[in-house]
Amino acid sequence: MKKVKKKERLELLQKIVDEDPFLTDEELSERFGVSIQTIRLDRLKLNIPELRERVKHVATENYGKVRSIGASEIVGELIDLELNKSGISLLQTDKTMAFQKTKMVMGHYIFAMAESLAMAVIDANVAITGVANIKYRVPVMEGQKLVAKAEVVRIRGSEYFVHVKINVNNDQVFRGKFILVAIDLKED
Amino acid sequence: MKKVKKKERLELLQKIVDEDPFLTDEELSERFGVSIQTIRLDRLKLNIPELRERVKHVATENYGKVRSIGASEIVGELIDLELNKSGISLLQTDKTMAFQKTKMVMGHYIFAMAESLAMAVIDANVAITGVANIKYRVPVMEGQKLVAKAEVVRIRGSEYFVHVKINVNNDQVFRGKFILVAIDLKED
DNA sequence: TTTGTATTAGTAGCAGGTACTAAAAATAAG
DNA sequence: CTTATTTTTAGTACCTGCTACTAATACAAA
Repeated sequence: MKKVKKKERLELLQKIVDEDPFLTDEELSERFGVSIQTIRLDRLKLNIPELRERVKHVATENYGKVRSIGASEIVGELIDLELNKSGISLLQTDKTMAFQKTKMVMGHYIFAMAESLAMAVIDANVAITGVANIKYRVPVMEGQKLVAKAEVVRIRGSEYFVHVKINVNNDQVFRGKFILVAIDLKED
Repeated sequence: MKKVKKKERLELLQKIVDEDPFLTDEELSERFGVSIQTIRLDRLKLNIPELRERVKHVATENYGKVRSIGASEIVGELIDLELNKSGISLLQTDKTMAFQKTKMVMGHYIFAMAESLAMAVIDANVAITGVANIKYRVPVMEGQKLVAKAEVVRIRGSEYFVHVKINVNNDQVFRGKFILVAIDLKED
């Protein structure tokens, strides 16, 4: 509908497709008031793949991403583990984990990292029943690399007490004590 | 390749497609050692849409989902809010939030719900600096609906103390006290 | 007017299907 | 063993959203 010259159109096209990857060439051509062929040429020039490829890309990408704070059982990369004793994990933060305005990493990512490491060091099916003394000492900014260290400080029957500390460049940004309880899974 | 009867094949097909939505009918037919037509009939019977629809579904679903525990600023649905006083949010849990083995909802979802509600009730740019007295009293099972209630109990300068309780059917499953600090954003 | 770029039109072919018809094969029932 | 019924294959026409290619047309500056 709008009459814009090629250059503007190319920029706009890139932006529109980035924002909404679910548009067909036909819909795009209507949006720009040009022919389908022109849109195809534009995509070619901009190296924008066809709709189906774009959709597939979004699907596969998020398929992995949801698992990374969703279905995955450990947030971060486990780099050292001594069962029932200690463990270390790494997490590279990025903009998807941060508030857009403040660029600060959302607390629940840090918490998830700590919690999942605490559960990983215990050699059993466990449930978290209590957490104490959590302190976020410095806000974590997007892009910073987190190092979490967990230590099992006490085991009392089926109860485990785990301390987790998270650092950025040797500065502690988080600490917390987790109480975990081993559970049976007989009814399965 | 395997010779299984129809009924088994239907169950297996459902499971395989659920696990990996990116398989064409042709690939599926090879996997089962039957013709493409048979796979089509099976999909019809099971109401499984075609590959492209499945991929699109994954793409659009996760397009939203990543925002819901990723970029979104509130986990759950905010249903009531009195700024600097109180707030209520709802979260319908599902299998993607739970451990596969135990069907228990992962703690960081519960924590994320509480934390984001705590931040939402404060009318400022805030950072969490401390959390205390967290108790998970009963494990939450997938499918249960969580109701979070937050209450601002004290404001001291730029510090806010917020209590959050989460219930399932009037049974408390979580409680925690959050300490938040308002921050300036001059350098933006 | 010529030259060049931008745009549009049109065709063949592809992947991964739907929707339909029909035949062949396997299984169950009499 | 022979029907009857179910299950599986085969085959065709058509669909969407393209790619890849050729050719014609519009617009603009030299």
